[in-house]
Formats: sequence, structure tokens, C-alpha cells
Amino acid sequence: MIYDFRKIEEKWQREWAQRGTFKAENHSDRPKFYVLDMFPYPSGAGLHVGHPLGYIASDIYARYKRHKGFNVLHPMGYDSFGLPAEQYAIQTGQHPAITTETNINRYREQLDRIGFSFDWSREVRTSDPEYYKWTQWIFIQLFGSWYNKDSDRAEDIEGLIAHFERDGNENVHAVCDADVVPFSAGEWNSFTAIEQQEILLKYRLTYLAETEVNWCSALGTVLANDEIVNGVSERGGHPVIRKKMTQWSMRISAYAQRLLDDLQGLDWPQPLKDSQTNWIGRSEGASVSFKVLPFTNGEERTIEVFTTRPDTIFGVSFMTLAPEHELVAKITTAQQRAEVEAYVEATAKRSERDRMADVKSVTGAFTGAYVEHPFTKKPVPVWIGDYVLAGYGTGAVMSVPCGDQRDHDFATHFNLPIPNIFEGVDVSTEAFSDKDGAVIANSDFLNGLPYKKAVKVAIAELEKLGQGMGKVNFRLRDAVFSRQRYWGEPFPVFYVDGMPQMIDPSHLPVKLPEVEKYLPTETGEPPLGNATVWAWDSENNKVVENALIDGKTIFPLELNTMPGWAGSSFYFNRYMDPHNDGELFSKDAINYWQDVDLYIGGSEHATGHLLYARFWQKFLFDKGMVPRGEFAKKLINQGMITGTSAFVYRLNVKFVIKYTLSSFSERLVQQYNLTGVGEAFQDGELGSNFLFSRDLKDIDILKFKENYPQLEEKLVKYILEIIPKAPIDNIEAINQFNVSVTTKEISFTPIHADVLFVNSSDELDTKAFKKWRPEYANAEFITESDGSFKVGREVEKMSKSKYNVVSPDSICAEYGADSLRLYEMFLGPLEQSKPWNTAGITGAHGFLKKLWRLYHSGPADGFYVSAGEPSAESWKTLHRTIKKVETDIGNFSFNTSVSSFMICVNELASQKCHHRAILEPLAILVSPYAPHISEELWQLLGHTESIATAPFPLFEGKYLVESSKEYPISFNGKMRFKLELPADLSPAEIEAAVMANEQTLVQLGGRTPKKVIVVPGKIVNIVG
RNA sequence: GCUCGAGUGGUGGAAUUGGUAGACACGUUGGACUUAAAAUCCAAUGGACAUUAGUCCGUGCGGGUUCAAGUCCCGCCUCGAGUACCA
Repeated sequence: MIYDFRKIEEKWQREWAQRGTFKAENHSDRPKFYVLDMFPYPSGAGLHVGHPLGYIASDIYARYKRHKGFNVLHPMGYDSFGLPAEQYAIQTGQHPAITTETNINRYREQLDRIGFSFDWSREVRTSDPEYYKWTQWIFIQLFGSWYNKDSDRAEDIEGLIAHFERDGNENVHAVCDADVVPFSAGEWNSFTAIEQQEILLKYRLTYLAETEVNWCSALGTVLANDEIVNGVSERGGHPVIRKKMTQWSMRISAYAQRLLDDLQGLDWPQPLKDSQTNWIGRSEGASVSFKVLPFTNGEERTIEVFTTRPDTIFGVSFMTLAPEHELVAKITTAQQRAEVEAYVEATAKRSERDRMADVKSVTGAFTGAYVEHPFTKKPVPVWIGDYVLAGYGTGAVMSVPCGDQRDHDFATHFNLPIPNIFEGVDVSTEAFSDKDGAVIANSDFLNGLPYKKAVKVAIAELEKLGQGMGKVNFRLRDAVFSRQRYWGEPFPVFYVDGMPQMIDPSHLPVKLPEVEKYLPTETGEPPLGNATVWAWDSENNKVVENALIDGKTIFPLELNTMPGWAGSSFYFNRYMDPHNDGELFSKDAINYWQDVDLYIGGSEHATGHLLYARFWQKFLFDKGMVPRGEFAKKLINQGMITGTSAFVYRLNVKFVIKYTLSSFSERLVQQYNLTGVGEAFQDGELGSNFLFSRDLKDIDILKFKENYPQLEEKLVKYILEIIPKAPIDNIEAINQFNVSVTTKEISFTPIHADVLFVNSSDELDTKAFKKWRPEYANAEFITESDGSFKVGREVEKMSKSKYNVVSPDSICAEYGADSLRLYEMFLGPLEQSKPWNTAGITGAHGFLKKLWRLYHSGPADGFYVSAGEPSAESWKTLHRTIKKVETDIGNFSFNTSVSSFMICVNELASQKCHHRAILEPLAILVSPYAPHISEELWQLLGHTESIATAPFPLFEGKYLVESSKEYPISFNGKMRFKLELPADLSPAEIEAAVMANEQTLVQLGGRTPKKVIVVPGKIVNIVG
């Protein structure tokens, strides 16, 4: 009876769906286990074999946990808002909701074929109004909260208002805008409502503020820092510049310290934690304020700087501000104004990418202003320079050229003094930035102190002056939360007198309006401005169309939408109770499921999704809505499956054309610098129409001429056909030339061939290739000596543009989902990146056939297991496998457990084991990996219930007890032979037995060993 | 530049706490079955030398510790990932 995987897989996928086998209950006596995958963005390209890798691993784990008696939550959904759907809409006019729906259906079809045990009844889609209702709801909660540094958590804004009414903002320690001015209770109460709202906005956890943003004009939107890679947009690679715009921001910076601290307790990959630590970028130092000179008409200005080296304060010889620093315009002297303004303008125009590409060149300008050194009271010149970043610290630095290389470069370039404050160090050519090697000198009260002490003393002295204090600074900046896009969550916000108002949660969701154009409007307004009327009727509490904004009952709505990460920052909680219309999730559900036990996804989300999601989780935790401050206990980054691209090699040729002139004019002589000789030469280069097989491409011009004389002739002919006939465009002159071509140099350009046209022996279907690339329709394929045309191979990222995509559907069709699952796991360690090679799948497929045969090789055709007692050998094989598989799953070492299955089946087959006592537990062991075949065998074994919840076989050590051990006997550490000895011998007995052995005597050749090492149960080493 | 991670056969990769290097699979070669192919099964497969027995070499390179090193220590090399003027 053959293993008909198509029938079996289709049958069980249908059965599971009908029976609701994997539906998780929110109430259970069994312990809970939550296994989560990062939900995909449903792109138009569909899945390739790299995508399901993590899903397969998590599915194995989820199935294993079900066998172990857990109530498993294993949901799946779609992160379905985002740029590509919208870009597609702009190009084709198709509504993103429609293309998204199509893509989701395709994804679902592909996922279903792989046999995942997802509980689809809990599916969420971020673009579904029933879902984004809650994204909007959380936004409202954030708006209604402020961060209290004293309690170190987010609190309701009402409490803050009460405090203002009672005591003003004195003694309020909030994480908020730096430019909040102090006010008393009396002042607060006398402020207008709008003034009060303006002040409160500076405290809220999400706030509207004019900030420096990353503006990408090609995408027509702002981008978050993690959406920019190497100075260009992550999507599309468009240039990005810094620009001031009024935007919604999220005060993630309030949580910087907690986000850092709580990493400690997470079982996440170290590289991922490192990159979050890096991104948060905590640094300890001091803030120092410098007074701006002179103190005219009583107006005293100071410039704040942050430094990690307050100990070097006596080395300050100038100060540098970021060109965007707000004081630049105010302190620049009339004399320097023109230069400074020109510099500021020039830097503002530069894109991020230009700036990054140009790190080495030093630029800047002198403002003409001076500040006073806090200790020496000497004037310090103030410069601006773009090496100082506006967004970090205060956007100003105290420049210590002897201790900081960038300051040193700047000083050298502009000829500024470089005072030395280190004992016995030469700083004339290079700054001395080694903290621990330094003893401070020329620094008044810091003289003779080492780094750490000097820092302490300097801070203490600054505090005495009231001009500084110890400070911790973070690199992490607040996250810009608005996007000028259509396909995202609308804000639940309308504006009254220019101040943002939250729509009452009872009226959510605020649904996206229909628009005709998805591009931002000409005026730079977001696409929602394209809706005929997109306004809020505050009387009837609804979005209205075709009504005039009157500022009384009809108000303008926020036109921006939320960024992609909004919907993904809490979806793991929503899965717990996805259809709850009255709450984000019920108390019962969240208290039962608590948090994610295992989260699997890509490492590219390290500083985006995974940081934002932790932030929102902490916020919900502060508000008492979730019981855990971290949402995922354990996280694994699956590696990438790379593609194996195929190449053909196009012959390129460098050639010389010789023009022999029968007669030539004075003009030609001049134009081509002819020296009176009747010849002119011109070099040329072109790609030919000849495609070479891979092993032929390592050939030089001499060999080429020798090996392919006819080809060279053709090539010359080809060149003659397509090059201009004469070095001038005078038609009449052509006849005066005799043209000949000599090939001079050849090279090969690799050209992608679609892997679909390549068989397992790397041979290319040249007909299919020609049809696919019409520009090579007339190309000549130069084959190997055996007549085959072979492609070259190279490992690259799997992508459509590289024509190396292998789809899971084609694998499922040819080998089955179980084969795909096994093979993906078998490829190598989960976390590692590894190349896909379709040829290898026969190994996994062959294993499944052998497994099937194990249950089908009785006396008659068909299913067969026997009763009775299996051999000791078979018991040993089974229990060794149970043990191995359990430890492997525990270590997420799925590749090694697949090989242990292979070993097990190979052994059982050679033992001719047909015993139910062995084959029944074996089916369960294999079931997490290859669920379809296991279900089928389980049913054939006579079970009516699904195998999914069958208890995992218990390991029993008694089956592995050995009566003897085959000892490797080594001499000076080199294994020479093996010796079977009883397992219960003492070391002395082992030694005696080994020394008495014939082979030992041969090895020793009469010498007496110096020492014999016996490790019972392991090895014997004879040192001679 | 900085921070991580990794280098093992033709290929993907195994190797418990320092204890038989190369499990398992792909590929290759040879054989059986077959009219033939597919499928299946059997055997060989790190390199060199050797008729066999066997010997020597071998986990990126150079040292070291140890009875014993892919594994531990020191110094390099190469590749990959992340980050990048963070004061």
C-alpha cells in the first residue's frame, strides 16, 4: 500500500478544520501555554519556503505541548495595514482593502496546505475596524495619561490636573517637554481652557508637538528611526531629510530605563537584547550649563550641554551647537550672521544619506558669541557644526579637543586651541579618549585625580555653582506616531480651536473614509484630506460627509493615520479574547493566558516592533490592564532561508576596430589626431548574444580564440553589425573606410536564470529560458563537452527579483506538507541562516515512506501491526528516541530530532519490528513534526480521537540499561581499537582486561605504559 | 570604527560536562531488481600512502594547558549580522 500523502494531507486538513481540533479554550483545568508567531504582512508575492520556517518550529512546539497536556493557544492573524498595499492602490486605483483581502486569502490557502495547528477562530487583522477600534482605544488611554517619575509609572491625567489645581506644577516630577514653565495653582486656575490644554499636551504620553522628523518626500510621509536604513527609507530606499513638522509622538523615552532593566529577566537571544540595549543607549554623565556672554540688558541666557566626561571640563576650548539648535539665531552676532545662516541652510538641505556618507569632512561656522567657562570664567567661543546632532542630549556639546577625537578634528580644522589636561600624554596629533589611563592635570581642583574621582568632584563643584548635575541620558527618542498615508488606523481625534480632542470611546471605531486618490494631496495634506468631507459631528457623535466645518458642532478630524507598528503592539493580547466587543479583552482571558510563553519571529524587528510592543505592554501594565510588564517570556529568532540562485554567463567582449582609410580629409586628420598614417583605432565594449555554461566561463582570450574559432568569427560579425560603421556620422565617409575588428579581452556577466528552469543536475531548460527572456531569444548557448548547459549557483536572499523563489505549494504538491515540514527543520539549527536546496527534500520524503512502510509490511498487503512483546532492541530504539526527541524539543534543536527519527525508523525496519507497543508511541513522537501521516497511522491503529492530544510517551530508563560497553581504547589519545567489556567492571578490572588484551600488546610492542587512564563508561587511554 | 555571531568532507550539518571527529541526509560511484525507466534495496564515500594488515595527516591560522582539545586559554586571519559623528 503506497503512501498517498496528497489524499492523507487533504483529508486531515479538512478533518481538523471541521472538528475544530485546535480551538483553545479560555477556561481549562490544564496548564496554559501560549505559542505565538509574528503575524505576517500579507504581501502580493505570497509565501516562499523561507517564510514558514518559524511557523513550522512553533507549530511543532505547540503540538508537542498539547501532547504534554497543556491547553495551548496558538493563533495567527495578519498585520494588514501598510505601505505596499497603498503603493499598489496608487498605481492601480484598486482599494487597499480589496488587494489586502485577496492577499490574505492567498496566504491562508498556502498556510492551510502546510498543516498548521492554528486556532483560526481567533484570527485578527490590524486593518479590520473591529480590531483597530482597540488600537484607537489604546491611543485614547495614552492621551489620557502622563508619566510620574516619583511613582515611576504612567498615571491618569486627571490626577495631574487635580495637582495643578491644588499646587500648580511645583513638585510634579513628570517625564514631559523640557520647556514647561512653572506655574502656581492660582495661575493654573486663571488660564483659559486652551492654555490649560496646551500645557497638558506637554505631559501626555502621546502628544502633538513640532518636532524634527525624518521626512521622506518620495513616500510622502515621515518615518520613524527604525524605518530608516543607512540614511534611506527601509521601503524603497528613498532619500530622507530632517524637517520640522507638527506630529503625534509617543513618549517611549519615559520608559527607557524600564525597557532596559527588564531585558535582564527575558529569555530572548543575546544579540537581540544587545541591539535593544544599544538602541536605548543609556549613558551616564553630567549636564552643565554655560552662561552666554555678555549678560546684556538683564537677559541671562544659558546653554545646556550633556557630557559623559565632566572630568575634562578644564579642557574645554570651544562649544559646538547643532546647526538646528534654537539658540543659534539668537546668539549669532551681526558680523557672523551671513556665514552662520548660509551654513545652517546648507546643512538643512543635506539628506541623511549625504551626511552619513560624508562623515570625515569637518564643517562648521563661528557664531561670534561666547559663553563663560563655569570655573575659569574665561570666554569660550561658540561654534556650530553638523557633527553635533540636534536630537541627542541638548544638541550642544562642550568641546574638549584633547579628549575627544571629533572635537580634536574640529579644532585642528578651524585652528582652535587644544589645551592639554592629561598628565604625560601627547595630544598634538590625536585626542586621548582612554578613560582609565588618564590622570587629570592643568585642571585646578581636579589635578592629580583619576577619571572616576575626577568625575565625582567635577559634578559636586558644578552643583555648588548651580551650573550642573549628574545626569543620565538616553539615545532612545520619542517615536513619531503620525504618517501622511491612507492605509493605516485613523486617529480618534478631532480639533476644536486647534486643540486635539479625543472622540469618546463609545463611538469607536472611527472608520477610514472612502477616497478616490491615495496619494497625499498637492498641498502636502495626507490622503484623508481627499475625502469629500472628513469631519466630526460632535452633536451626533459620528463622522459626517458633505457637512461644513462650522467650528460649533462640526469639527475637523485628524488627517494623519497611525504607523505600521501601532496594530502590532498589542495583538498578542487581543488573541486572548479577539471577538470581545466591549473590552480590549476580558479580565478572565488575560488572567488566564497572562503572557506569551514562546514567541518566534525574525530578528529584523529588534528595534521596531519588539521595542514598541514592550512599551505598550508596560503602559497597559501601569494602567492595571495586563498582569505582566513584559509580554513574551521567551523569544527565538528563526534564521533566514536563503535561495540558491542560478546563473548563465553572458560573454562580454572588449574589441578594437581598425579603420583603414583610403583617403582622408584635413578635417578627419584634425578630428582624430591622425598622424598621416591611414589607420584609425577605436576601442569598444559590448555584451554579446552568447551565453556560456558555468564551467566554460573561466577562459581567457587566447584560449577563447583557440577553442572557439567559429564563435570568434560570429562575434566579430555581430560586432560589425551593431557598431557604428565609422568614427564619424558622415555617411559618405563610410565608404572611405575599410573596417576590421579584433577581439582584445573577454569577460562574463552572470545573468539570473529562474530556478524553475533548472533541474536537479543544474541543467538549464534553454528553450524555457529563451521564452522567458525574449532579449535572448536568438542567443547561442555554449554547452559543456557532454552537450549539457549548466547554470552556476550562488546563495542569495530568496527574492522575486533574483528568480530563486521556491514556493511551498509546489513542494507540498510534489512531496507533501509533512515532507516540507520535516525538511525545513532538518536543514539546520532554527536560528541559523541556511540555503534552500530542493534536491535534498528526497531525504525527508524517503523517511516518511519508510515510516509508512513500517506500518504496512505485514504478510498481506495493507496496514499491519502485531501484538505481543517487542524485542529488547526495539524497546531500546524507541526509548532512546523518546529521550532524544524530548531533550531536542526542549532545546529547540529540531534538526537533530529529525535525524533521530530517521535513525529510529532505520533501526526498527532492520529489526523487522511490527509491534503495536512500539509503533503506537512512535506515531505520537513523530506527530508534532509530521502531523498528517501520524493522524492517518493513528486512525489505522484503531483510534477515533485525534492524535493531537494523545499523551506523549514516557521515557523509561530501564530499556537503555546496557550490560556491556564497547570501550574505545586509545594510545596517547588516539583511538586504536574497540573492546567490548561488561558494564559493571571497576576501573581496576577494566585496566586489567585492557592490558591483558592481545591487541593492546601489539600496540605497545613490548613497551611498558607510563600511565593508564580509565574513565568508566567512556574511554581508556594508555600513555606510553 | 564599535558590538555581537560564525569558520568542521563535494554540500546542509552532527558531536552530552574536554573523552571514538564527520551522526543523519543530499550528492557521487558501483551493484541488485527491471525489456527499460521510475521506485526500492545493498555497498563504498574526509585526504594521502599501502595488495592486505595498517600508517600518517585532518575541525580557519599560530601557540599553549591536558593522559586526552572541534570543545578550554592567548594571539591572529576570514566571513556574516547589527549599529554608526550618541558628546
